[in-house]
Parts: sequence; structure tokens; C-alpha cells
Amino acid sequence: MTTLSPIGPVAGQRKVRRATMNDVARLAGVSIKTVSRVVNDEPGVHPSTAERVLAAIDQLGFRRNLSARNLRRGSSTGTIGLVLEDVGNPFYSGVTRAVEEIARLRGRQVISGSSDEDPGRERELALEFCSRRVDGLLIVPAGLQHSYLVPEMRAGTPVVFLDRPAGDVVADTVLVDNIGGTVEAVTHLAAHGHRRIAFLGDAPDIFTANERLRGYREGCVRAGIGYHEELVAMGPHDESSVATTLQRLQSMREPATAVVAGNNRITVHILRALAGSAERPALVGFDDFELADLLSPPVTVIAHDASALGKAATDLLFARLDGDNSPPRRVVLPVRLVPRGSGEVHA
Amino acid sequence: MTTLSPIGPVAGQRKVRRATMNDVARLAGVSIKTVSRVVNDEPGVHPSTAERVLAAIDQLGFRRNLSARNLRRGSSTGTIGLVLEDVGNPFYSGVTRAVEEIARLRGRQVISGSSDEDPGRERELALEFCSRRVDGLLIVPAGLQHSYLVPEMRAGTPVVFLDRPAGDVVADTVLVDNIGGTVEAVTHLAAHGHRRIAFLGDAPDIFTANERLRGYREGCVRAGIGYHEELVAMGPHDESSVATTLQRLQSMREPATAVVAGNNRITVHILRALAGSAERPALVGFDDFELADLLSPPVTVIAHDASALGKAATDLLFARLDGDNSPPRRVVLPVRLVPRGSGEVHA
DNA sequence: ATAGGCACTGACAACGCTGTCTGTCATCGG
DNA sequence: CCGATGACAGACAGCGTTGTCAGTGCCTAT
Repeated sequence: MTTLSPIGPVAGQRKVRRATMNDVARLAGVSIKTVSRVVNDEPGVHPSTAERVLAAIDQLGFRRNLSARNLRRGSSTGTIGLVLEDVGNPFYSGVTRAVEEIARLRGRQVISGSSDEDPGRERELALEFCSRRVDGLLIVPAGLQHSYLVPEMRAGTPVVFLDRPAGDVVADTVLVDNIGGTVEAVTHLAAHGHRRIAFLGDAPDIFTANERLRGYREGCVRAGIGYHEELVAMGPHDESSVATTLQRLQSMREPATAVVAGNNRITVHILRALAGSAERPALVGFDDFELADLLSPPVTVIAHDASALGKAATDLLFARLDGDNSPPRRVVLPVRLVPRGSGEVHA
Repeated sequence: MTTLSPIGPVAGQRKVRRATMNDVARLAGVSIKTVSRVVNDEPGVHPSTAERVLAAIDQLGFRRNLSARNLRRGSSTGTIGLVLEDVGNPFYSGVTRAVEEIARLRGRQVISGSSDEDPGRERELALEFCSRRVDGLLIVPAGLQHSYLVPEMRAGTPVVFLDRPAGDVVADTVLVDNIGGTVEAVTHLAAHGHRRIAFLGDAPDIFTANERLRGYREGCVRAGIGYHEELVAMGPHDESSVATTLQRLQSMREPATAVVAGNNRITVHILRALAGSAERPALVGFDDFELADLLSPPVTVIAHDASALGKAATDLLFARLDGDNSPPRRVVLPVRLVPRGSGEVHA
């Protein structure tokens, strides 16, 4: 039993060559093919032979080399590549979790990487994954150029974009209803009497930021309060820029009485900037976040489910792997406004 | 240029065989070895030849097969395996981010998986990663049995355990000062006059839960308030069990006036159970979390840095990969109490 | 003129595994 | 007693790369 072999400062003994099927075969006194049969649970091996082989495997600590196996078999490597913006962001870690979950059910491992909103990095990661011959690719696009993926897609690697669409290829995409979300946010605020509603969004070259801005604009028009350029501040934002912006918005001749935040980070920045200040504008944030309901006032948000997004994208990917070759689909997941208080403050 | 090739419903054209170096060689009119030289930036290729090869690569959308490369070269696969409890938990996603960051600097990809606290799953993941011949393994142990890793460690795969120690192998480990943390929490509460301090921890077979319980106990003794069995409730906990426990603690003849929460999830459950209730016990939570400072009252925590943990473990792993074969090390990272208000409530 | 060196290129084997095909028994029906 | 059958085992090739070694010219120094 391996379990009983002497354990100690293992770091001491360096680089014992890894056992191969050949080593196992020699020790068990069988051919390498028989070892392969045992390892792969193929039928046609005499129980007593199999037992000898298993003993040899255990004794040598053999573990089959998947590189070799994948190379030989040519088909699936049993891996899925996931390129996202930042695993550290709770939203994306929720997505990751969902992807992992489904991949697991389908016997796949997930390789992931964060692009940090850098198109070059996104490309580097995606192509690296392709070199590893992942079975499929899930990408949260950082850039607008995705033609680099065309050879990979042609070679049969399914690609699903999530959260944002691809720049210049036609492919499966799973999005959330960004426009509908901010329309609803503005409508909600207007219904509570607000006429000066500001929008703090991320950098406008980011798809979701731009869509949400469009929704904000449309919401303003629909609510009959008009669209005012001076009430909009697009990012990139950090804590201090958000604070400055809020001050500006509140010290206008006609101050903003309500704010729509373009994503979870901006919402948090706003909350921090507002902490302790008496004069709080009403607030609706895009993206739900943990503890939003426990703040005072509880934060009203446009909620959408990270795991639903991850699940939808992964399901789509596996459908492709299962042979579905219908035209590329675009799935738009609904969002919902969760009123909690911060958006129900009267003007 | 690949970039200009017709793009369309790519899903239509299935399974074009992937180009190999052989295909590239044939197209460029050179030998396969020359292609290999170009792809690997090896010297000794005439610029004009290289150009022809690169053109062929571009035309065919060739991307070298890393399975084959790794098999042939036998050395590094350029991957690191990361087994954690749940990527969805902000603490672990912080760890993941840090690991990824450092791996990236060292030219490695991260393959990760969540064990969900299931030892079998942990083992499955770790061994799967070994089959993929990861260069090293980072593991947040779910179980207490790790001798299954001995053959892998012998074969030269460095393993670093993080957040919790391994069960029965001697290996590098990075922990946080769990005992010191809860000692400090209790000391802090006692200093504010509390004598009935409760502890809500995770399942006691989890190392960190047990350590924190020990720290709690020691803190009580040191503070001279004694250790009372009835003030301790170990998990697993969910929202409703926490609520029930709190009610029990508050309706005792001598009610608990303060609570120490064993981890971030339990803290959140407590906050939710307490929401809106007038009679709030003082609270100190283990693990910092976003927005803790914005709650009312702001939540006092024992903070420790997820990214510091990830970084320390990964640094250690790379040191091993760089040839450091000193005896296994155990690193204990400091924690610090961040007073914010919830722990400063007077009894 | 010739040896030696340099710049460039290619043939070939092997990494560890699995698919295909072939071989060797023992057993069974007629 | 013979051929057919089935259960089991092995030989061999090849997946796509790269390391080793062996050319082939051409140029320079003798």
C-alpha cells in the first residue's frame, strides 16, 4: 500500500522519474497494451491479470499521462477555457463557479484566466487555451476584435461569448438585458418623483457600460424628464473620481436628486463616498451584491444572476459540443429591479 | 491575412482538421524541423525562410499542439493546479486571483476546481491535475488524508497546502494565525466589558474552525471569564440554524452579550438574523469582507488578506520549482483586528 | 587549391499512450 | 477428433512535437 510507505521530508528526494505504462507492464509481467486496458476499464482482461496490474500501478504510483493520451486519441482533452475580466470580482467568481459546476457534471476541467479588461491579454489567454486544445471556449470579451478566433472556430472549437458580444465574428452570445435594466431604473426613480437623475457608468468603450448608458437615456426620454449631458459621467472610475463627481452633481444649480450606478464597483464607490453624509441622493445600482439588503438604507438594484449567466453560456457550449450546429444564438437574460429603499427616497 | 477571411455562420462548417507542423512545412516548402525552429524562435533560420513559414502558419491558422510538445519535452507543462473549497466564496476568489497573478508572471496557466469541502472531490481534483502533469499543486485541504499525494511528491511535483494543513504528509503549508485571531477577538470584547461571549464556528472537523475554537477558549481563559460550553455552537451552519442559535443565546438566564463569528459566511448569517432586531449583541467576525465598514454598526473583524495567502503559497511553490529543496516550511500569516464599531458595543 | 568554419536545413527517433490487427490457447458442438 | 468460437494477450504503428546528428553549400584563411 502506498499509504504506508515512509513519509518524511519528501522535498529531499528529487526527481524520481515518473512511472510509465511500460514500467507497470514490466513489473506486472504483461504487455503495455494490457496495462492500457486495465487503466481504461476496457473489457477482456482476466481478473487475476488485472489485479497484478493494479498492484503494480499502486506500487509504482503510476498515473497516466493525459498529454500522451490526448495526443494519441486526438479528440477531447476534457478541458474548457474560461477568459474573464477578473476572478476577484464577485460577479465573475459567481460565473466561474457556475461554469465549473456544469463542466464537472460533463467531466471537464476548467482552465481560467483574467484579462483585466486588456484585449491583448484576452487574446493571449484565449489562444493559449487553444494551444492546449480546450474542448470549448467561454469568453468575456475585453476587446472588440475577435477575428483571431476564426481559425479556431473553423477547426471546430466552439466559442461562447458572455456578458458582452464579440466584436467582429458571429458566434453564440449570452448577455443580460442592460438596456431594459437601466430603463427600469430610471423609470423607477422617476415614478418616485425624481427629475434630476444622474448616471455614473464605466468606460464607454465597454459594451455593457455603453448599453446601460443607452438605457438610461431612453429611460429619461420615456419618463419625460429629458436627457441632460451634464448628469452623465462615464469612467473609468475609482473611489476618488466618484466622490468628486458626486460633489459636482450635488452642487449644481439644479442638483441631481438620484443616481444610477453602472455596475457593482461604482455602486460601492458611491456608497463609500456617501457614507456619513446627510444629504443622500436616491440610488439604484446595476448588479446585485451581497449585503445590499443590510445597508441603511438598503440598496435598490438591478439584479441579474451571475450563475444564471455562467450556466446559460456553458449549457450553450455543451450543446455545441454535442453536435448542435444551428446558427449562432444570442441569448438575453432578463434583469429585475429589486426595490430595497435607496431608490424609493422621495425627491 | 486570416483577419480578412470570410466570417459567417462558422458553426456551419464542421471539423476542418487542424493544421499540423507537417501541413505548414509542406505549404512553406521546408522541413517540419524548420517550422519547429520558427515557432520556437530558435536561431539559425534564414529570415526569408522564416517569413515563408510564418505566412504558411498564418494562412493555415496553425497553432502548435501543446499536448504533443509537453509529451516530447517531458519537462514543464506550464500549468499550476489549484484545489480550493469554493471559487464562489469571495475569500477564495481573492486567493485565486493572487495565484493567477503570480502564475502569469512566471508564464503559467492555472487550472482550478472547487472541492466543496468533500475530501473525495479534493482527491479527485488533485489527482486529475497530476494526470495533466501540472508543474505544481496548491491545495486547500478538505480532508485529513493526503498520503495519496506521496507518489506525486516523490515524482517531483511540489505541493503547497494553504489555509489548512495537510493531514498525514509533511509539506509546505501557509496558514493564517487562527488562534491568535480569536484570542484577540475575545480579548477585545472582554476589554469592552463583555463576560458572556459566544462563539459560532464552522464544523469542528475543519481545521480552521477547530483552531479558532481553541483560540476562543484560550481567549476566554486569559480574560478570566471562563469557558462555557453552552456559549459555543459549531456548524455546519445555515441561515436558519444561526438564527435559532442566536435566539437561544439571547434567551438564556445569563444571555450572551457578544458573539464571535468563525468565518465570513457565519458573520453574514448573523447579520441577517439580527437585521431589524433592537437587542443586538456585540459582534466580531473572522474574515474581513467588503462593505463591512458601511453597515450600521460597522462590523469589527479579524482581517487577513486572501491575496497575501495566495501570494505566499504561490511564491513558495515557485521557490520549489526553482530548485529550493530545503525542509518543508510552515508559514503563518498574521491577522489583525479591525475595530469598526460592532465589537465596541458596551455590555 | 584545400581545409576549416559558418549559416542554414533536414532525416530520424522518441516522448507515452491507444486503435487495429493478429496470435494463442481452452472449450464446445457435431 | 476436428473445426469453430470466444476469451484473453501482445506487436506494431502513429498521434504532433522536439532533440540529436548529419548533411550541404559558401566563404575565408592558409
